[in-house]
Amino acid sequence: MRVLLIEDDRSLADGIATALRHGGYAVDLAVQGREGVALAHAAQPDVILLDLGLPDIDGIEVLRQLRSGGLTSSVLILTARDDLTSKVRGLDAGADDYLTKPFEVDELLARLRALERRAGLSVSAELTIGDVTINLASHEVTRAGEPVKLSRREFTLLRALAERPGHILSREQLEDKLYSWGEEVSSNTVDVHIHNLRKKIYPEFIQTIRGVGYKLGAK
Amino acid sequence: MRVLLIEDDRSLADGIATALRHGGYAVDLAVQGREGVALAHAAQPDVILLDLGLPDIDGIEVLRQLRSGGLTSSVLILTARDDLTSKVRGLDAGADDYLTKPFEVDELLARLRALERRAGLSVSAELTIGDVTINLASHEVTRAGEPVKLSRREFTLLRALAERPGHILSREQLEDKLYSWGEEVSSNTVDVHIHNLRKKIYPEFIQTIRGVGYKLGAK
DNA sequence: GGGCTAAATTAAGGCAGACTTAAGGTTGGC
DNA sequence: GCCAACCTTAAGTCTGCCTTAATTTAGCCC
Repeated sequence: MRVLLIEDDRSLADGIATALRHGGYAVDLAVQGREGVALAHAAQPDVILLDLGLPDIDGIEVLRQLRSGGLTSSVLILTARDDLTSKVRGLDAGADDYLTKPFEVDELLARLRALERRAGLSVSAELTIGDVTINLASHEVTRAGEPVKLSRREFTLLRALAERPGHILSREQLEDKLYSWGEEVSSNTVDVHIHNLRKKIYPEFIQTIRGVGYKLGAK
Repeated sequence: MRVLLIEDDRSLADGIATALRHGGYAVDLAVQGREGVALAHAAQPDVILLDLGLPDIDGIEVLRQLRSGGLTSSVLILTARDDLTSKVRGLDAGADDYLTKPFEVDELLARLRALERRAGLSVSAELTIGDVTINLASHEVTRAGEPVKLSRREFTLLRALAERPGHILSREQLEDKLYSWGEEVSSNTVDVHIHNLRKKIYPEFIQTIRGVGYKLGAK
C-alpha cells in the first residue's frame, strides 16, 4: 500500500509520514503542489493525502490536475479550513474524503483503512474468440474491429457458445439458454439463428458437429 | 440512485428524505435498527445513511449486521456524538464516511456524491458522454455547450445511464433508481421519460437494446 | 451411387416490445 | 389557493424479431 503525502508543513508532514510508516504504508512526500502532481504520476500511489493550503498552487487546483491527468488513486484532503464551501468544492473536484486539522492519527488510519476497503475494480467482462470480441455488458460485438449488430436471441446463442470455446453444445442445451421453462419451442429456431449469426460474422466461425451440435473456434 | 435512511427522529428524517428526493434520489426510510437491516436487504440501496443513536439496537451493531449479511452498499454514519472513539469504531466497523449533527444539507449531498464516486460509479463531479456534460452538483446538463433543461426524473434517469456508459440498464433497474419502496409504478413511465430525454438531447444518444434495456453511447 | 437423415436456407406471418401522444393528476412554488 | 410544470396512465401505432414450415443442400453408410 503506497501513500503520497502532499503537505508543506515540514514537521507535520514528518510526523504523519512516520506514523504511516509505522502502520505499514510506503510513504512518498511532496512539500509543494507541482512536486506533488509530478510524484503522483511517477509513484502511482494507492492513496494521496492532499493538504489544501499549499504555498505554490491551490490544493483544489492540484486535485483537478491530478484527475484530469487520469489519475485514479483515492484522494483524502487534509485541510485547516473547516468552512463548508471548500469541503464541498474538494469533494466535487474528485476527492474521496477529507479530514479537518487538527486530527488524530488514529482517525487518519481509520479513514485510510476505509479507503482501502473500496478497492473493488470493475472489470469489463469481454470475451474474445479469434478476431471476434463480445462485450457482455453492452452487448456489443465486433468482428475484426467492425461492429456487428445482433438481435437478442443471436447474442444469447453467441455468448453461450463463446463461454466455452471449443466445447460442443447440443441444440437442446442451446435451447435451454434461449427459453425459460414453459415456453419451449418446437421448431428449428436454433438452426435459423445459427444461420443468421454465420451470415453476420462469417460461416466458419461456428462449426457444426453433425449429429451432436455446434461449437466455436479452437479448430 | 437509491438511498436508505435509518433515523429515528421522525421530523429530521422527513426533512432529509424530502431534500434527498429533490436531489433526485429514491429514498427508503426506516425508523428502527431492525427495520433498517431488513429494508437494506429488500431495497438494495446504493447508500445507507445510518443514525448511530437508534432506540432498539446500537447503530454500530446495525452496521455490523449489515456487513456480515454481505451488504456492499456505502454507509454514511450520522451521529450527534462527536467523540472520536465512536467515529473510529464506526469507520472500522465498515462505514465509509460519517457526518456529525447538526449538518447542512449541502454537505450531506456533497458527501453522497463523493460516496457515489468511490463506489466506482463515476470519477468526478461532472460526467461527460460525447458532447453531453452532466454536472451532478448543480444538475446542469449541456449538449454541445447548449444548456438542456431536464426535469427531476429525466435527470435521475440520465445520470443512472451516464454513470455506466456503455452498460445496459433494464427498465427494472431504471425504475429502481427512480422509485422507493412502496411507490412502485405500473406503467411505461421509463419509456416516456426516455422518449422525452431523447427529444431534449437527441434520439441516438440513448440506445435501445430490444428485450434488454437502454444504454448510452460509448461508441 | 442411392437412400436416408441432418443441417442449411429462405420467406412469410404474427407478435411482443418499443415508441408516441395526449389526457388527467399530482406536486410544488408563489 | 392558484397556476404551471411535471409526472403517470393508457391507448394506439409501429417495427424488428422470432418462429414456423417448406424446400434445398450436404453428409454418411451401405
